[in-house]
Amino acid sequence: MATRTDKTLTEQLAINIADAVLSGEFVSGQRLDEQMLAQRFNVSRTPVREALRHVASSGLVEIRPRRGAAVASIDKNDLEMLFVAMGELEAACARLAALSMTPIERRRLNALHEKMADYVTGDLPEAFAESNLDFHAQIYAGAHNRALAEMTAGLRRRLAPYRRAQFRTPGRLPHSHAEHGAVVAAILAGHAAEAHAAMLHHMTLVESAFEEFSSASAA
Amino acid sequence: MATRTDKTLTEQLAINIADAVLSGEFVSGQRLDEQMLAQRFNVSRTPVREALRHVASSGLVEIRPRRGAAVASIDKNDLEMLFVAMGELEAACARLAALSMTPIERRRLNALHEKMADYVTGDLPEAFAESNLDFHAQIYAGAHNRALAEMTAGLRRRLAPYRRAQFRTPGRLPHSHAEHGAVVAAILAGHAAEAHAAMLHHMTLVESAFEEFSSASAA
DNA sequence: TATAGTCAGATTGTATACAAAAATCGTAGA
DNA sequence: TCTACGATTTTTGTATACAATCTGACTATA
Repeated sequence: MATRTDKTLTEQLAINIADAVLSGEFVSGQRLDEQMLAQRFNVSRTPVREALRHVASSGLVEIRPRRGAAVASIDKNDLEMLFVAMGELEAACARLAALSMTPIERRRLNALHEKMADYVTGDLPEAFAESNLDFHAQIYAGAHNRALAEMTAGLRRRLAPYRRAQFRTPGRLPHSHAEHGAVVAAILAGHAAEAHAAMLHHMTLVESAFEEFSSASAA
Repeated sequence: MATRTDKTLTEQLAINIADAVLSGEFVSGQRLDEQMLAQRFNVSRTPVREALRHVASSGLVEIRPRRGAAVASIDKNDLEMLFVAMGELEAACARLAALSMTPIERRRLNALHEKMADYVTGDLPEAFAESNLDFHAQIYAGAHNRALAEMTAGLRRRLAPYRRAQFRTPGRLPHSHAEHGAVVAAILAGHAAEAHAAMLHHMTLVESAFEEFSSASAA
């Protein structure tokens, strides 16, 4: 979804609504009244409706005909399903990246990976988390497949709220970095199957790390 | 996309427009004037706009702000990209199917595969093509991951027009069936990595079969 | 008391009207 | 003849009005 400079209210609204959902301001299951949203953003119902449908296409909200929109209520099964799907997509990106990355892209990925080693030794989870986004984004881009990259990035954005505390788990930082190392090594060597397996392994561990954590937050 | 019985004009329109694009009635690059569509379907512009945005979310049409909608023009690079992405998604589904299919699902898949053998010996490409849809659909379902299954099925639908003549290529039928056999064997045995590799192999061959064919149809 | 039916209020779906931007066409000038 | 500018026309974006459906409460009846 090439988010260019759209000045249209619909696009702005879609972003605002998605943000409100992702930030937790609109909680899971909450009904999204069109009039309420229109009033809140000082626009008419028309762009609100279009924005809601746009956000719905990413799965963040659900629209039932003649019954209105609501923030998609994700139960534990759905969440696990999405994590699994994301693991597969990330692994596919890593596989393609191993096949398609240019030498420059490979070098940049390796450089980022080495920089992140410092964040591990310095125990800087925030910096690591930020660079982690870059790390995965570089792999999406390196797959040289816009369709796949967009799907993967979209899923990651959608799951972001459930991963906030990911690197807070004690000892997770060095583990993550080691798993990244395996992915990087396979990609640099151009070993597609290994890159796939390594990324899948990494994402599976991320998922289980989440699950240990998720007894706190209900859906 | 749970297509329930929506009587809303928007939903009907979205289906009609998508069909018109997929059937080739609306050709690649053609502008889709809102008024024109509204007149054609005897509705107002409002449901047309919503339907267009819905169809756009599947990639069939492109909407540029303040410049209207047009049938997505897919060049050769885009098409190859989509085929690659679909291969990866199919492979992911096969991988998960190997891990998650129930005994009943495995038996049904095997039964279908054996039935398709008859279509090969009988040289019935139409019957094979029809069952081929089932074959892949069963694998999507067997992955037990709705998110992934929907993405894959969506991509397949979108690429369907470019695969029409797939099984017309002489000698393609037995090849396809043999590749299917490798996939089925891996899934039945629960060998995830093999299922992944076999499906990837299959889809890559499908893609190249298409490429041999595609010198005729321009984008 | 529980249940079914009906009616009022609220909310979504669709149509139309108006505003703003873009595309088109013609004309003037070099 | 070609280019550049400007007005007209067309098309999209947004607001509002109206129609259809759903929700929920109240009442009547078993």
